[in-house]
Amino acid sequence: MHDARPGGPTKERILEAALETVKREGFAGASARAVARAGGFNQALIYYYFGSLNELLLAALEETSRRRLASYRARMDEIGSLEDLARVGGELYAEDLKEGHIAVLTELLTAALPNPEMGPRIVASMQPWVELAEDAITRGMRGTIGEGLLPARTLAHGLVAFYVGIELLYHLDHDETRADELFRMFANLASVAGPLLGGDLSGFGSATEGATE
Amino acid sequence: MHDARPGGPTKERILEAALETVKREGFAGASARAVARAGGFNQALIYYYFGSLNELLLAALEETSRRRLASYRARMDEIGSLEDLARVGGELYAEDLKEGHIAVLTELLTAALPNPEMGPRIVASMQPWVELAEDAITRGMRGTIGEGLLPARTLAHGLVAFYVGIELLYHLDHDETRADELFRMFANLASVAGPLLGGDLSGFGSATEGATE
Amino acid sequence: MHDARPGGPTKERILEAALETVKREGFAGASARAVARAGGFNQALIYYYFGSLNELLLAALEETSRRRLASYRARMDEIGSLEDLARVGGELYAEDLKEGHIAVLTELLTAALPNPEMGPRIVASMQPWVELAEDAITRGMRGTIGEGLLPARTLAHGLVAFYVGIELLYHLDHDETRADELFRMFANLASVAGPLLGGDLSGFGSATEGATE
Amino acid sequence: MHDARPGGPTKERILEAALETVKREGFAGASARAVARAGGFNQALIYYYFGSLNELLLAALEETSRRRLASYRARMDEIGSLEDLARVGGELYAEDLKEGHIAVLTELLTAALPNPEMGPRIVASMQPWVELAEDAITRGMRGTIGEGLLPARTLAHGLVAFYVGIELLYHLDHDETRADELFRMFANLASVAGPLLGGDLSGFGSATEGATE
DNA sequence: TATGAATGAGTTTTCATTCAT
DNA sequence: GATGAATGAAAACTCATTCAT
Repeated sequence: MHDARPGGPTKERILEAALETVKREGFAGASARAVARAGGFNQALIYYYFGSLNELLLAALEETSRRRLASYRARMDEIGSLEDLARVGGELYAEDLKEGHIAVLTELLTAALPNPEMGPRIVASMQPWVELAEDAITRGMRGTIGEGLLPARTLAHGLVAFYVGIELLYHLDHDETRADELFRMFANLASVAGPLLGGDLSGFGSATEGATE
Repeated sequence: MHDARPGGPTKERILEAALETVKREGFAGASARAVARAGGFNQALIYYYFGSLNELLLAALEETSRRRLASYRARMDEIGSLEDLARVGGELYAEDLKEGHIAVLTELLTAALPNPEMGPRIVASMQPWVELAEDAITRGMRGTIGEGLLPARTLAHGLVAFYVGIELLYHLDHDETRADELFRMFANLASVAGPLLGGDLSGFGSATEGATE
Repeated sequence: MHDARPGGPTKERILEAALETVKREGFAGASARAVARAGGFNQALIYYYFGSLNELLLAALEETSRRRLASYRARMDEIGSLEDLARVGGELYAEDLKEGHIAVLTELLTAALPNPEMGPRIVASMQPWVELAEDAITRGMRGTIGEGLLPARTLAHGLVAFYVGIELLYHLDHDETRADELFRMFANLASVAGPLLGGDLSGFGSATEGATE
Repeated sequence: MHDARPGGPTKERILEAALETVKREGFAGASARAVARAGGFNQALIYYYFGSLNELLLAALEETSRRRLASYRARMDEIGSLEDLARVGGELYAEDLKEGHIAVLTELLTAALPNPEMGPRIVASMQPWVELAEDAITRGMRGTIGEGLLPARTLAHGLVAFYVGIELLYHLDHDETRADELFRMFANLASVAGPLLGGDLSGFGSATEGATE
């Protein structure tokens, strides 16, 4: 079987199959055999192209991350207030969920816990997300009293953690209503707090002393 | 091994060994053999007492959960304001981290993702945590404008998710400073927002319409 | 299959099967699968009893070595002259050959060359052979001028090396006649030189100066 | 890789890489991939030029053998006595060792044991060595009583076997001192026995009756 | 000539689990 | 209650080899 099958050059087919398998079976189920079966190719090809299964899985994470980042960045310009932040955040979350991107992320993330060599690699691949979140938060806080007072980078870490956490928890029983509730609550909160925080609250002082040192 | 070793009856020794092993080697490393080695007993005992390895691991999760809940409950009465909530939350997180309870929780949680039968069991074992968080939030919001307006249960879900998320993320590279920063930021935020929110803000309307339906 | 099959307790059956397989297929052919097939047991038993395939193969070497040493020691008393030494040496070699002991030894020996952790272990298992050879040589030289002049330990090393070498070479084409010729030549040489060397040759001086320093 | 790299036409580069790899990694490590990596060419070239990996390895043995034979033959004229024989033998051994020729020989030799089709080929490639040894022995014994009485061909077989044996054994623990000791002992022995054996010992009779029939 | 891609069969090892005692 | 023995299935990975270009 030396001809390219539908789906493009082999390396991409392998990546695709890995993504598929992680989504469907989880990291633990993404054995070389399972990935090869999903993609209809020989196990050994994984090693030919990626050297090891871990390397393939990492590449798959980077690939899915890359794709999603594009969608996210495309919507950054919409964010001009806390309400926008909450709304766009919720919509992107819903989109991620449907397409399984967060599932892959979470799977790889959790798989990396006991694996000392994967950990740093995965953290590195999360970096763009933290930066994006920081950008989004900065935009959302622009003109509010939070601007300059709350450290956007720290909030970004918290936001990413929160995303990962809800994904992890609320997929265990396949009940998305709670994540929904959370995002709607934030939206409502933002619609209330946003205008309020726009006013002059200079008496506040910094809410971050100690957090940024 | 016919005599009871120090540490009590066998079933507890097995539980203890399982906990130890998950903490040290992670879920993936918690094979029947590894647990048996850690506890100095025969592999087959696991099946005699727990039926399967999964069942033992689940029982271990419940056990560690039970123990931690006690510590948490003991500190509920301290919470009377948002500041208290932030402070106590941070302290308990630090404690959990040190003793490895969160590690076990996260390990089991993540391991459950691909395992369709473990998922609901684990979610169920998280229920007491959500309730505790709800209690804590209710206490923390008492007397603020959030009381009655923000749904404590939904916030509790968010809080638990957030806990799990930061544990997951910031242990990957063994860098706890970011979790630290987050908790300190919240503490500062609470010390600023708390008093402010105590005032009369009845014009707000409900921030949760839509979230509770 | 929990009952003991004919052939005794399992550990010995595994050892026996390993020996058999190395003899028949060589070290490279002695895969876990092949050994298990030869013995009619499950591959995993090898790991249950020996931890690793290498460990089993090493144990097999020690076992065959142990057995042969017994036969060799039993014949040491026959050696009282160089003729005896040559004769007994040749006879034992023939016996070894027939029973495949040398084959196993050589196989393991050669397999150890590229394997840095097996090397020293195998060398250690050869030690008794060197000692035995030294004993034999000492006996054979007793009363000749070689006694005290030629270092028995060095000669023993040479003798063992020689044994291994002829085994290695003359089994490649399954032609034993040359080994035969060699042993007969030594026997004849000894029958001629033995009596001669028994006489007074004190004018010789030491043949070993430089070799023993 | 379309251009010829330094080192000549491809076939020789492959041979060189094979030699290198066997020296460094042993026969078991000399996979097609390893050889190709060592030489910086494509695996498939091995099959293009040599048909199979075995065939390449055999060719490599013949090549190294050919090169060494030249060095050996160049020193044959030095041998006029038993002392010369011992001395030159020791020197050439040391040289072989340093350049890794014996390592390759031994590796291939041992690898051939279980391989029924390689065996005879390797034995054949050893033939020139036996002949050379025979020549050396004949020269060394010239004028001694051994001449005509001891079968040079049989001794040559023994000598080659001995060479191989010491290489095999004393490289396992990377201790060359024992091989050294042996060669020095022979040198000393020859310096003593040589002159003695030069005298008239016609009363000896043949030491080889039985060995040559 | 030379290559990148591809494959099927193989490797060692570990797993959860069962069972007779 | 408890144990040592045993097993089938699966894991990750490597191999020699082939083939279209």
